[in-house]
Amino acid sequence: MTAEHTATLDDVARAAGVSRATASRVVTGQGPASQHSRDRVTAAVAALGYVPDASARALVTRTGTRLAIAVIGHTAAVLDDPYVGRVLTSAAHVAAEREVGVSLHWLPLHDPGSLARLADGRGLGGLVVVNPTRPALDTVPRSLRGRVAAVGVGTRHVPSFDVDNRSGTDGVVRHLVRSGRSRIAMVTGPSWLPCGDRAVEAYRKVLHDSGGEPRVVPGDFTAIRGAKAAIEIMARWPDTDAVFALSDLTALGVLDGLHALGVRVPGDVAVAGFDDITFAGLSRPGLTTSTHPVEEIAAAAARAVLDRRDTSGATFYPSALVVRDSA
Amino acid sequence: MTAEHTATLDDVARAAGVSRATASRVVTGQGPASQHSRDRVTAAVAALGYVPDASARALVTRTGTRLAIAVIGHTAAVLDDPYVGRVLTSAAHVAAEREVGVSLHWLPLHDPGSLARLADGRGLGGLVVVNPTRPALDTVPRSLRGRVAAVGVGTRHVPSFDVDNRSGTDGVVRHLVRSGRSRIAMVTGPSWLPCGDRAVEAYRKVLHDSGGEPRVVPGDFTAIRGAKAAIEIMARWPDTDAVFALSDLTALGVLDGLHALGVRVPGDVAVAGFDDITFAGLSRPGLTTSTHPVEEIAAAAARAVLDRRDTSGATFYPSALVVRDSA
DNA sequence: CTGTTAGCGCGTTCAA
DNA sequence: TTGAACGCGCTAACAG
Repeated sequence: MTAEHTATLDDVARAAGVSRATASRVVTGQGPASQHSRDRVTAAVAALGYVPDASARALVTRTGTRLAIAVIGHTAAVLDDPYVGRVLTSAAHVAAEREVGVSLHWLPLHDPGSLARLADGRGLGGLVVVNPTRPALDTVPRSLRGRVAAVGVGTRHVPSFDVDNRSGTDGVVRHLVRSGRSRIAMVTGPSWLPCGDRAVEAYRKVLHDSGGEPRVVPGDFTAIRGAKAAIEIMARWPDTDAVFALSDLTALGVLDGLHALGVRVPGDVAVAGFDDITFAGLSRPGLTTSTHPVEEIAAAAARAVLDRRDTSGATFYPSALVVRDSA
Repeated sequence: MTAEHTATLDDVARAAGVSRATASRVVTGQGPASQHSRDRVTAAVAALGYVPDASARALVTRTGTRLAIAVIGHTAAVLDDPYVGRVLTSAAHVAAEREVGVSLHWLPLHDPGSLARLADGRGLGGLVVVNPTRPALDTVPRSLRGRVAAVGVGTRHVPSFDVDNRSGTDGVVRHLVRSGRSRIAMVTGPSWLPCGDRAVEAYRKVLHDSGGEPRVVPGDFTAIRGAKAAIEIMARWPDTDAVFALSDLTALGVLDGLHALGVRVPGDVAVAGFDDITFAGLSRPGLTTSTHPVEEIAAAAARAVLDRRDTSGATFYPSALVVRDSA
């Protein structure tokens, strides 16, 4: 009770009347232990408020004390995306509860070795890959199995935590159709990013069902690209009456591009985004978009890795339409 | 050269022909060492690409392997501020180079014990306090001396890394005056935040010099507050022709509030912000603001803590006017 | 100025 | 099922 000095495993063992080895087995959950000692140890842990020392544990298990967040992209600029900021913030929060830290890394898209190098580095407790490609995930070494999660697509060995792009897109595009739009263009994400595929499919399906023609333009999640895409779209299909961008940042760029063209929003063209970033509510007109529990997704991925949960397979999180002024 | 397994201090010592203790002294920079062995060890470090194992070091120095970023504020919502995201991102990057992670913490403004509790926790390699108050900084235990830095005001024991609010404000307000505005209102930061004081002083000085009357309204760095502040300002001083907000988010809120009032920007009222967040260039009209090297500041603070540099005193970073459409 | 010795807190053999 | 002993990589104390 006289906490004073943070309790060590020795203290727990002594209080429980067992050896340190036994206490260790109970605490880690690895190895055998009788029900009796199990009870005594857990009681002692609770009484002393014991928390394993992450450094000591890492030293012996060669397992590291930090959670790496790796973002795949063309340039290091991907790290500046507000989406990454939200993921990082949330993961850092989860990590803090377990006395571990997070670090942030950029993985060049065309450098297949970078993930393996990162994974080989010491001090790595776990790895969360943001916007991965499947080939990239296949390069994570076996030694990291069970300590990797993806925010985006996963593989058989890497559990995935992602937003339900399909139903999210469906909701937005249907909203556009409902409000009388029929010539709807879409600005996608980067072509190499597999998790955008389901969104494009959903978009095509809604358009097909409502008798519209797909008008797809590639994007890269940046605002600059959105402005350019808007100009391309209006040049190629001048009768376009709505633009859906798979990223709010891009949608804001579309707003900019249309404004430069003298096109009124939503009067002439409706614009919708995807993500519901903070600024979506602050633009003029306010951006209609779909909101995602990004923080929740990131937290789940971080927990899966940190707690070594066997969460294989994919977990999808719902995306909900947010109607503002732009569509 | 056969790197294969990451180099250990033993490897370095062997390669340099000295004992491990000597190698340790050179690497850490603590304790005496002859020039000769110093050279040989540094050469060996470079040749082997040696990076100290953070866990092992932390275990013996009882110093932890993570860098905590603590943000002081009224509610946990301060963690969502994009400014915090930028600080965290940059710090995480610096930390990654040293194989340590960062964690993110909210320090309730009116809970004086929270900083001490955080600092007492194990596993803490260093602490960067964002937007601190001096009384709060005085609660960091002595044991952390030399491993704490502030992004904002500092104290005698805590080095400070901050933007030069004074000259930044001076630049923005002078720009407003130059462009013909004279009835300039200011929305400040939270009243408890000392680093805003210099900005208010600078604002008052410019107004005094140019024969204007100060019109100061308290803010809290949020957009919502900005919208309300705009309405308050126009009600109290209807002839106001410019508003300067000490935060871009707030300035964007001001834009919103003025728009709701039917006031044209910059026609009737000019609006300027502070920070130059990503969205400053995406709002309509584009926000005139002052840009800060937030990433650089955060990186310097993180490095000071991680490298145990004796950077006492305050380091100020320049703030530069960015003229867009709103002023 | 240098090398030797002794742990830091923990997981993991190996015998019992 | 348990406990004793060992070592992870490193810094700190002490002798030389």
